[in-house]
Amino acid sequence: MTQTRDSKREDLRQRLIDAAEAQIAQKGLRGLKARDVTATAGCALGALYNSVEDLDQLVLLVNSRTLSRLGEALRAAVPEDAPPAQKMQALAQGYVDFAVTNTRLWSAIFFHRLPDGVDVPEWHKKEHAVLIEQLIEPLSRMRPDLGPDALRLRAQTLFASVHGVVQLSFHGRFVGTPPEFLSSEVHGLVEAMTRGIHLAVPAP
Amino acid sequence: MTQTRDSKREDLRQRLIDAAEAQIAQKGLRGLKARDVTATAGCALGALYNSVEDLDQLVLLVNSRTLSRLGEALRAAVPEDAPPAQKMQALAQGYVDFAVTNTRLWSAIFFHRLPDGVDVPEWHKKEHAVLIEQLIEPLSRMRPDLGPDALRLRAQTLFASVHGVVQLSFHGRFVGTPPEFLSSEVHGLVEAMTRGIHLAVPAP
DNA sequence: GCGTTTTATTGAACGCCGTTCATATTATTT
DNA sequence: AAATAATATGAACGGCGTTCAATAAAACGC
Repeated sequence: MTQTRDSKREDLRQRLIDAAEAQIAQKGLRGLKARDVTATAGCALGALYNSVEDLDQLVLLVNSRTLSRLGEALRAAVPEDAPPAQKMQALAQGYVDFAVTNTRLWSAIFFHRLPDGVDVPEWHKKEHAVLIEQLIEPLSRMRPDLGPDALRLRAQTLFASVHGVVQLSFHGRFVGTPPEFLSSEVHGLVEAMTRGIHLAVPAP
Repeated sequence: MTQTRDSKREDLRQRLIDAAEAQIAQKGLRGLKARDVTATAGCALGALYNSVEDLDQLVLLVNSRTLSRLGEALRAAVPEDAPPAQKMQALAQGYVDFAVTNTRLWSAIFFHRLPDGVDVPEWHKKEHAVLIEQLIEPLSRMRPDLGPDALRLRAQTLFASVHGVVQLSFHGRFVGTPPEFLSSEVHGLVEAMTRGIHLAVPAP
């Protein structure tokens, strides 16, 4: 039975990710401790390092899962057969909603930093594509003139601007949209961006 | 001579901030260590806690200084007697430039988190006003209809969107404007926002 | 099945870190 | 100059991430 070992290993790995996720959701990134995680996962302290390279990688795995859930949420948020501008608004609103209801896990995606010099593995970088994937289609309908690269660039900028507003609303200090205005400000931003996007010409 | 003691105290405090600033600028927030800081500041480990509450407050003091420098940079960036749209672009570009040339210190402002539950002291929150101060005047000329509150809200959103693009360009993973497009994308964003800003109506 | 080898688990131990504290040193006041 | 107040010191503490020698379990060859 060569199944037992592999499945047990995967089992523990999942329990560790579960535990880390719960810890982050409850106490934030700074509250993630190896001893707490292994305790709630039901294994010895050292076992963590058999399943996972280190705590940083465990955070990456949690973020991976969060991104996947965020991807689902965004796919669910965009209405089929709607005009592109409406899809854009729905996506932005979906993003806001996800951030509001999963604040700490959402924060972990953007606040976690690896030690200086170490960089994010490619497999995890790619997972961030969900942030703009749904944006491409409506954007391409608004800007049929743009090639795939330019399209991606615009989608990134559009996302980043919305993200910035949400981020500073949650974590800004003094400068940040008050929560009660977040939705409407993001709406206005997307409106301006999708209106402007027909006209804006990048400077050289 | 009641001067000696007070001035020495302030001296050490400054040396500690200097050392912490250098450390952050060189190795990032994660590389800030009490022992390194006190060593390069030329004092004993424990002395840090006579001058400063803890390492977190030291980071706040460094960020305070960085914000002050950023404020200067932004004030210097905006041309007098220029049309508001041009001032906006100059401010955005000034922000990009500051972030490019002071990446780690700039990051520290936005990436540092206090332990869960502790919140940022009011004196430091207020210092973040420099981020939008220069925005108010040109914006008010573009939107003379807006009251001070609405004006501030728009300025915040405008800043936040630009900030988001810069932030993800530096620290985004896969989703983020490539550095060579950062300036032009920010330009386009501000163009769209200042154009749209004449028209955008917040949703209820 | 049984001995052998490979793999996983364990928790004590290591080294680093932020922070504290008794002690020694220096400055100020009387 | 003595007394007092403030500061500086670095050893020590507790907590942390990570490692490792020892132990247990599983997989494999027979």
